[in-house]
Amino acid sequence: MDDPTRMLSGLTGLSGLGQADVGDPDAVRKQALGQPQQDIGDILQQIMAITDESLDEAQARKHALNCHRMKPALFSVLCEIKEKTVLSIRGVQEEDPPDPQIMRLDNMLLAEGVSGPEKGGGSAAAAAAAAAAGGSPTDSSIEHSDYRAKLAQIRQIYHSELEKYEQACSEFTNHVMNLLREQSRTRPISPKEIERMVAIIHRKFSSIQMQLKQSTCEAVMILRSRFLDARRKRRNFNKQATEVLNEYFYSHLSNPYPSEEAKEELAKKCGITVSQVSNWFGNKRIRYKKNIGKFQEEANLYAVKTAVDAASVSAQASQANSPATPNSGSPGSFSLSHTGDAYLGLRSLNGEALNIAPSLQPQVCTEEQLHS
DNA sequence: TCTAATGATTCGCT
DNA sequence: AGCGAATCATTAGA
Repeated sequence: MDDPTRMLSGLTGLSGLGQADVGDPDAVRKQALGQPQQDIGDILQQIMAITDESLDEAQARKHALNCHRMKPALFSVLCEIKEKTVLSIRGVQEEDPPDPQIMRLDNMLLAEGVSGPEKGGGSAAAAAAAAAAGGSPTDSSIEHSDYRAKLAQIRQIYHSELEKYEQACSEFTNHVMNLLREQSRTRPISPKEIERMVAIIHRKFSSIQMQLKQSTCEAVMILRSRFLDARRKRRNFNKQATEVLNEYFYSHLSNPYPSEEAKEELAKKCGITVSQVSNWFGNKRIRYKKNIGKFQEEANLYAVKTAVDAASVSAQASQANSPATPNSGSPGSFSLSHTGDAYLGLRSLNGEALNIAPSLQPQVCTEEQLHS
């Protein structure tokens, strides 16, 4: 295979073939025996010598070769040999299945409304984002349009880049095809080989396409995360909500773990979600525990508030000649009395001990209690 | 602009 | 699943 002359040894005497046999390599071979060998040798010599000649000479030589009556026969035989040797090795995994990664990217771009028909693909995602973040309708509609605008921008860039890519790909492919067609006049290049080359080019180009799709997906992901990540659009709870939560927390300090029902009620009162209530209590517990001293003032403040509320309820109750009911707080307060809880050192804001009936005092628990 | 406060998320544990 | 703990990201105030 290293030596082209040896490879072609069976083709000697091609010049003796008639035009009718030209298309049939087997017929060529059958008739080859006994024909003068120097004809093919001459042709090969001429081919080899082309590179050493000047452009004009080569051009003339090329033309002469192209016009040679044996050219089509030689061409087809050489193509066949090439097909059986080089290309059969190269083209083993020719039939490549669709790249799974490209398929994944395609699916994602389609789902996000970047590729495919332009409709509410992105708006659905935006709505989901708004819903997940629990934003108000006004907020979500503003962010909704913002999201859509940004997605449309990504879509536009994607399509224009894709167009550029396709144009470049087809231009390059055409260029290579023309080149190979042109070269096929002087060296054995079959249409099949040109096809293969086109496939190779497309494979190479598809990696560029993948990059484009990947970066588009990343852009969409970043955009989505901006709208989905509630941390980015955090709003402090309003004063009344914080007050309600704090009242509950400090009046249940010995066990600041609201039941599911209590959470629902708090959520309703504060105009927030149950999970927000859970978050708030989670944060509050840990932050209180970490620095009880810092929260002491706040604890006392709410203790007073709670006690005053309880006292007024109690007074109303006794005025109505009925016993005070535990856990029947006024609107906006929870579980005002905690029978059996120990008094753990309630102080006023300026540090003085408050004179509040133990049954009405909310508990300020120690770190150990919070742990238990 | 810096910093403390705060709501949300994540992770490991029970 | 619920919790504590650590952390992130944003807000609000100095």
